Amino acid sequence: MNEGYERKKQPELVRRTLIDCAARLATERGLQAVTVQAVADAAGVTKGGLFHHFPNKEKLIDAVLKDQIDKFDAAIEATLAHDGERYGCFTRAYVIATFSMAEFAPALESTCVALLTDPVARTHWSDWLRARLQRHHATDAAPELEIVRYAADGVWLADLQQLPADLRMDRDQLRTRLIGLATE
Amino acid sequence: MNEGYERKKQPELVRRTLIDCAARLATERGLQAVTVQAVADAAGVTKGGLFHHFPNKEKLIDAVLKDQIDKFDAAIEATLAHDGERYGCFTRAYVIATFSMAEFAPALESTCVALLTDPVARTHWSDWLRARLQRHHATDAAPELEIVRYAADGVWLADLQQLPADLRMDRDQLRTRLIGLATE
DNA sequence: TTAAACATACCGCGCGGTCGGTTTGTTAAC
DNA sequence: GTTAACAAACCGACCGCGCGGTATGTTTAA
Repeated sequence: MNEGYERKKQPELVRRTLIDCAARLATERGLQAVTVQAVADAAGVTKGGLFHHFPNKEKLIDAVLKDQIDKFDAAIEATLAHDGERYGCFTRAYVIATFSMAEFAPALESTCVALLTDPVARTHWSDWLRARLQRHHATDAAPELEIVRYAADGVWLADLQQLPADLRMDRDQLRTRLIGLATE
Repeated sequence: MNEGYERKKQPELVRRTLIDCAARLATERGLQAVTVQAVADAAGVTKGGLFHHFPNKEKLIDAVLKDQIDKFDAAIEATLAHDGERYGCFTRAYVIATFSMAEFAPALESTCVALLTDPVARTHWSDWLRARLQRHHATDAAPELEIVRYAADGVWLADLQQLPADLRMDRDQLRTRLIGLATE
């Protein structure tokens, strides 16, 4: 009847659950713990069920990585939309996105790095990185801004080490300083 | 005759070769390519021979990681020894070590991150990171210096992505700027 | 009735690891 | 100097397990 066919049950929801569970596993127990069986178990599905949604494991990993990238991109765009100033707007958005990702999705944060060891995933990752750098160059070309972006990446890297807070700079102060370095 | 017994052949050399080959494999083909068989083949030894030097794979990975950490520490100490100024000396050494590692051992550089996904290796890594941070706090406590260190980490992360140079800042200029930020 | 959305059972392969044997080098008795 | 004795260094064949993936059966919604 309807041209756009309606799905029965909720396959999209199961798909989402599988992606989230895979990301969670990669973060909490390392990439080696991300087996098809483990992901299926965590999602409350059998292995056969998982392979109904993803043709193979590689496609699942791809989906996880794409999901992470999309979230980060969305965070950047959301900030960019509310930034009136031109100079350093992308860098500021990048810094803010990095910090907000750490706050609102700490468990998912390190998934990307965990996936970096996978050659296939690494290709996709590089493609996205390249696109991001090109965009960064188009708007924020100043060397000072590039350094700020490097610092944000460093913070991101430090976050997923889960180091004790007393050994690190105050978080709000750190963010404020970085944003300040990307302003004016 | 001699109290300290002399070794026959050169087992230490084989051990070194195994570690280097494992690091090379992890860098060039990802951690998943670091199988006992592959490492043994690359080192010109059989699998049985490898297990004569390392009780299990975990100990081999541990040795690789320790080797990388030692190299980086040595680079830091070497620079520290020739730095007369007090303020920011550790940060400057950290920056220089990061850049020199990328230049002189580019193939080995990303090994550590590849190993970060391994839970066991990650523990050792965290221990070293903690010690490094404590030392950093003891000498270079200023927030400006901590940000420079974050930036160096970001550069390190960007290096192992092997992004095209035209999308990145000039390397010498970048290093000079970072060192400048850690001076005075 | 039909097809999507699963479950169940199974397979082949490659991995880490083991074990018995062989070579190589050192020591010491004679 | 010769040689027996011993241990380190290493090889090669093998094993069990867990993985990704498949083939087929079963349920559920339209």
